[in-house]
Amino acid sequence: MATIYDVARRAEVSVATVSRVLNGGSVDPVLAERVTKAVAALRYRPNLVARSLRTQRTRLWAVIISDVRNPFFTDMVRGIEDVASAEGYSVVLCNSDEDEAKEADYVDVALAERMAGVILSPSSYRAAHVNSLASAGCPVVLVDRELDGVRADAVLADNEQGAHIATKHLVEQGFERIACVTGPEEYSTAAQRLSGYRTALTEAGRDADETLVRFADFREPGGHAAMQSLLDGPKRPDAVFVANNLMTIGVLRCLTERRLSVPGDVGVVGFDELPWAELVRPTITTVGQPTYEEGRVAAEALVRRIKNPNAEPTRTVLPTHLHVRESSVRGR
Amino acid sequence: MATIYDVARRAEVSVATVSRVLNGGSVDPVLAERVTKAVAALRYRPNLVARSLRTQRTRLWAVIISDVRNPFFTDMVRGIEDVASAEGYSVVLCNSDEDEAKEADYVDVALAERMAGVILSPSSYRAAHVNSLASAGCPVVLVDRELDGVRADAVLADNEQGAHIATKHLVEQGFERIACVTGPEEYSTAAQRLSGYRTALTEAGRDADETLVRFADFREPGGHAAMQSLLDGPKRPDAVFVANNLMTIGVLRCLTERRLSVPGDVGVVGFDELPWAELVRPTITTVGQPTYEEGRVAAEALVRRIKNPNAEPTRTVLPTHLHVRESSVRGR
DNA sequence: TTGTAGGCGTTATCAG
DNA sequence: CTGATAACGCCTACAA
Repeated sequence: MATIYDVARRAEVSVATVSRVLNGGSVDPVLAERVTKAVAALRYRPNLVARSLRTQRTRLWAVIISDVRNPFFTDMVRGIEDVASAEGYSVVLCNSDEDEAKEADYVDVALAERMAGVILSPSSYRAAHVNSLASAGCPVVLVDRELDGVRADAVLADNEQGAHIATKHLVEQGFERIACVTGPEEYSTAAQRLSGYRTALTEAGRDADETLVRFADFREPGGHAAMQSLLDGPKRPDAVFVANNLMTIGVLRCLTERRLSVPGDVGVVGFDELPWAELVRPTITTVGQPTYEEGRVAAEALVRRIKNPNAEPTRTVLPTHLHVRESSVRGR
Repeated sequence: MATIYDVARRAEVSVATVSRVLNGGSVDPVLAERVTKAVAALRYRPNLVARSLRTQRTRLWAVIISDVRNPFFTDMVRGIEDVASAEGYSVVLCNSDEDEAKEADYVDVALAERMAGVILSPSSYRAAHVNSLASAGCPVVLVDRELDGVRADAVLADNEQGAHIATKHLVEQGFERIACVTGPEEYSTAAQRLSGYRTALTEAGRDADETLVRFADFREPGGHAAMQSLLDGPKRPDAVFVANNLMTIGVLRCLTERRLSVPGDVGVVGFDELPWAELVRPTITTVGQPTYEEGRVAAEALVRRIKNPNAEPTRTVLPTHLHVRESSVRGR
């Protein structure tokens, strides 16, 4: 592969001049022309590795998400990519697969490769990885989930409000025993969504009944198991609020297996949109969050953080919306 | 951030010794111990940028896929990641979004960052990008789609056979006017699947009727439009073979809108599994390909290619399987 | 086994 | 405006 020296030789100028035409310094048009020709002729591409070493910075962002197969995250990535490319960064997508060890590996790579910044949806409720990024001076933005005791920018959906409107809607539809399947207690999203559910029940003058709450893992099999446990429990629910999309799928699969009708036997409201929702029968009522927007806002926060490492961390909360569909509407 | 010199100073050894304990040269246990301690104390991480510049190679693979939101590709990525991490590589996932320009950008980044290799599912039927990788000496493996006139390793599903069994199945179910919605004519997958469809019809003693064939774009809206066009065409199909998962969704949406029943009015077989297939009613008959396996095999091919750049290119074809479900079965 | 020093390809400083 | 040259952090002959 051609180096800057090859170009310089061919254009009969110094490497400094080549570098200037490449990076926009002021140079005589005649020489510039010669350089441009030589670059084309040699198919020269600046070695970004060398450039990064010299300039002590890269144009790469690591986006570490907890599940590439969850459309929620991939939609978000689109928002990130659009901002990144507008700002001249390339996005490196890393899939931690809800696995703390994989997340740690990717954080290490981001640090070792001296990436310009990291957008992280934590697969761990512990602050260790974020702290190692922060202490190395690597700009980080948290997205989707926030972590206790971490001073970092965060972009989140209004989980509490979303869960609140979802549960209130089920109350208004006349459901009596409304259950909740949420995620691991330690995750902010799980806790906030549970909290919104409880508040809505309290406001409706009902006692929150802990036998109707299950903590699962935000994944499909977990949702399935939680629903089974609810159906086999002491108090059989007639409706359920499920705190994310994948678990909603598991819940629906369980109900199908048991030949329970939705919403006749059990009403369902899920958090997050379902992919290809229009093909699922019955259609599912969901709390939608602005996923693309979350990605965009997170990326913009990262841009600001890179420009100004010492600014006060920001916390952006985006609104959610209830999409009422068939799965939660009685008597039609 | 600490450098190797800081570690050397603290451990009271030379940088060469530090480098040796880091990379496994032979060094006195006492010194090694001191180095290890210093590394920990300083939270030293080797600068991969510097290392790459010096060694002229990186431990990064670029995986450029044409659609992050298509579960087919994300499943494949899992297979790639597993092999990569076992071999000590990190995977950089790049989403070209079926956009030739984005693909070109990512190819440029991979080249400029001097990545160790690229796995590419082309978003272009032209060989330009693969050729620029090849001529720069960057190992490439094609996956899912192959390109005319390109000498590179390729890992593919047996598209022709898959389309053949799908169409034969529809014939056997007694469908009379079997249509085909395939992808852009220039893509090998689209052409091969169309070919399998035609062969099956010929074998059944039927004339291939070109008014029953549509070339769409492998995306959902394209499938929807193609189905509309078929329904409004001169010869209304009573069954359709759809050449990928996203277009199948579009086809189903169209049929739902027109209030046509599946399989009563129109039988459907799709290529690729549908995500969360069990929630879709009716359940959809599909030709499944071993997606995880495809990723694994492609990654192994890349490993071999890196070790032996001059070997003869390989072409691996993996079998497909027909999963018969409700959408194609008449009279039950 | 250990240390010294050169160079990977760039950019940036400093004279000219 | 241009060119020579010194870093950036690391690895690896080569010499000790």
